[in-house]
Order: sequence, then C-alpha cells, then structure tokens
Amino acid sequence: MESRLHKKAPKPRTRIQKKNTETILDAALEVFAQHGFRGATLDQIAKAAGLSKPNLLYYFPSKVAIHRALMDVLLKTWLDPLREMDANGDPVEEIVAYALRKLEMSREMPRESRLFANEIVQGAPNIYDKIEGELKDLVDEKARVISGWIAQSSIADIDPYHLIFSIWATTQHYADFDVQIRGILRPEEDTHFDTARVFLDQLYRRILTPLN
Amino acid sequence: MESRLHKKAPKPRTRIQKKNTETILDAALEVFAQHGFRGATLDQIAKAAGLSKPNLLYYFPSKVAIHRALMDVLLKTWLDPLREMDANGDPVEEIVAYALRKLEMSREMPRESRLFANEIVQGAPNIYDKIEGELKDLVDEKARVISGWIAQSSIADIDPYHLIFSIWATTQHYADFDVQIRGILRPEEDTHFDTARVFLDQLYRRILTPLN
DNA sequence: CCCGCCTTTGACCATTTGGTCAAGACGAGC
DNA sequence: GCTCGTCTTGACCAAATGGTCAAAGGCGGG
Repeated sequence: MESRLHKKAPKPRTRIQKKNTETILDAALEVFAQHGFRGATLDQIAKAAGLSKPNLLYYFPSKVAIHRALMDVLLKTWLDPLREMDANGDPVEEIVAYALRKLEMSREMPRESRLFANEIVQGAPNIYDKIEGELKDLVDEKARVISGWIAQSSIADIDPYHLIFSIWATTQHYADFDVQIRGILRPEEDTHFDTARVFLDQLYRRILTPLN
Repeated sequence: MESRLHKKAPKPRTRIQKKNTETILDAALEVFAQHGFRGATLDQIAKAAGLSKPNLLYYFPSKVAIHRALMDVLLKTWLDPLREMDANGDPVEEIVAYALRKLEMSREMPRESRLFANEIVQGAPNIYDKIEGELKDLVDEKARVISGWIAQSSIADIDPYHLIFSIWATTQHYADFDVQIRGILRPEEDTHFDTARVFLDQLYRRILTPLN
C-alpha cells in the first residue's frame, strides 16, 4: 500500500481536489506550451484555469512544482509510442507504424509536443536527468532491436539512432512548427496532416525497404 | 543615397556604434536563444554584452526592438541555403546539397536555429507576417521547381512541400534538440554531426532517386 | 443546526523587470 | 587644452510577478 518510496505522491483525495488539480494542469499545459516556463505567469495559468492565484498555490506549492508535475506525466505519454514498437513484429511495418503513431500524437496533442519542445530547446533544465536516464535507456534498447533487424537484412542498413531522431524530427515538426506550416500551406481544416501521413509513410517505407 | 523608404534604417554611423550594436546583438542572440523572448531579461543581455542596461537602451529603444533587429537579420541568413537551390542543377544533387547545407548551419549556427525555434514554437508572434510573406513565396517558388523535376521524372514522385518540411525538421533538429541528442549519444566532440551527414545523405538520396 | 475541516480569495509583500533621466566621462576637431 | 557632441551609467520609477496570510465561505457528518 505505502508506495511512499517514490518521490512523487500525487494523491488527490477528494473528488474536488482531483478535479482542480486536473484543471490546473490542463491550464498550465496550455500556458507553458505557448510561452515556455519563464515566459508563463501564474496569473495567466490561474485565469486559464478559472481559479484565483492563491488557489493555484493551495494545490501546488510553487510554479516550478506545477511545471514538474506536468513534465512527469508528459514524459511517460511521450515515450509510449516508442515502447509499443515490437521486436517480434514485421520490421518495416513496426517502424512505419511508430512514425505514424508519432504523427498522430502531433495532431492530437500539439500542446504536449510544444511543451516538450520548449523545454528541450531551452536546454532541458528540468528534465535532463530523465533524458540521460529512462529516455536514453529506452532509445538504446530500441536501437538494439533495429540493429538486429538490420543484421538479419530485414531492413536497409541505416544508423538506428539517426533513424529514430529523424522520426522524432519529422513528426513533431508538424506540432512544434505548426504556425509556420499553416502559414505556408494555408490548409483547410487539418488536411495537411493527411498529406503528411502519406508522405512519411512513403518516406520511411522507401528508406527501410532493403535494396537487395 | 536616401534609402529612407525602408522602414528599417540600421545605420551605425561611428565605428563605436557599429561595434556596440554588434556586441549587443550577439549577446541578445545568446540569451534569446536560450530563454525565449519573454524569458530573457535586459539585465542578462547587458551582462552578456558587458554593457550597462541603460547603455543597451541607448542603442536600441526597447527589448522588442533588439529582438526584431535580430529576427530581421536572421530570416535572411536562414533562407539563403534554400535560395541557392538551383533549378538548372542536377535535381537529386541539388536537394541533397540543400539538406547538407542546412545541417551544416545547425552545426555552425545553433543559436540562430534555436532563436528561430523559440519564436515559431511560441506562435511566431513577431514574424508571422514574414512567414506568410517572403518565406511562403520562396517555398512556393522552390516547390514549383521540385514539381518540375518530378514532372520530368528526374526525381521520385513526392510532395515537394513535405519534402522541404522534412529537410527543415531533420536538420534543425540537431541544433534545436541538441541537449537531447547529446544526452542519448554522448558524442565525443561533434562526431554525431558526421554520422548525421552520412545518414541524411543516404536518406534523401534514396527517397529522391526515381524507381523506374 | 452546528462543528470542524476543506476550499477560496482579497489584500499584501519583496523582488524582478522594462524603461527613464540627469549628470558625468570621453574623444575628435579646433 | 577647450568645446561640443557622443557615449556611459548610477539612481530611480512603475508595473508585473511569485508567493504569503489571515479571514471568510462552503460542506458533510453528528
């Protein structure tokens, strides 16, 4: 029962606590994603959450605490698509599916993507330990899987790490640089995500399929 | 002589003015790139420039003026590699060379890349007009060139816009997400840029080369 | 209906921040 | 070495910002 061994004990007891912490985190996501940590203010978050500033600080001890809570939840969500990549599946399909899953995340969760982008661009001051830790571990593991596929000639011979980086880059780009893309394509609705899906499917299929 | 028609008249008259405005812009680049516009402070910039805060404001009327001056210079530099893409050159080589040129920029000018990234991620509040303007125009023009190459079967049939986006994404990623990449690869020196060059060369060559 | 606890907030505080100002330092031409 | 315009800065200001606190509001169990 006592899982107090973990540093984080986010235990919303009452339902009102649960509701409010969620409201706050959602508002914080919105604001942090748009302005970055230093650029965001408690007043903005409070207003977005529909609560008073002292009330925010009743649920979270400080601004950084809100940000940290957000990043903790985020990193897990963020890595899930990569975790799902199955060493026993069809190699090309697994990697392509991973890329398309990430693209889908850019469409569905652009705020989370931008929050992450802000944090990394500014030097990852709050999550560098996690990058060196669980992120690196997961990537190393999956890079090994990909290397295995290459060794058995199931996919073309390419650097697994740079492959993963390119998937991150090309998919997250559609969330992080959204304004730029919309400024250039001027898409009706989100049609550019459909054309992006076709493009990325084609791209990764072509580089991965072995030449023979 | 009187080029007063242009809104911007950055005319450093004396050499000391020229030197100081340059010093300030360099310091501002450093600070804005790391903290974003709102996260950066005049004191930080002043300290980085080795000048007093009032002295900054002697050369630039305000914080936003510094940022604007920086973005003005930057956008031109940023688009140069794409401008150089020659409609009369060898299609595959032209595009691959463009990608590698952009990668080189990520290596040589990471601060500029991150400044740009910060601005776009946060919704491009200060340069949206330029995105819709000269950036879109240039991209449209080059997309037409690429479409021409596709029509004459010089390269494979892929969406020109998404191709350009993917080049931006995969190359700028090495500057913008630098900490993440270093956290994962732990490269000695900048060796990962060399492996990235090989990877991207291979990648774009393979998707562009027509199947036949 | 009342008690005690969870929740909410107006008023307040210290610090930071963008920006001003007036006075002083400096430097090039005479 | 004097003068005038350029350059530099310490002191200052008003607004914004992260955070505190005491008091009040609300709500469930007896």
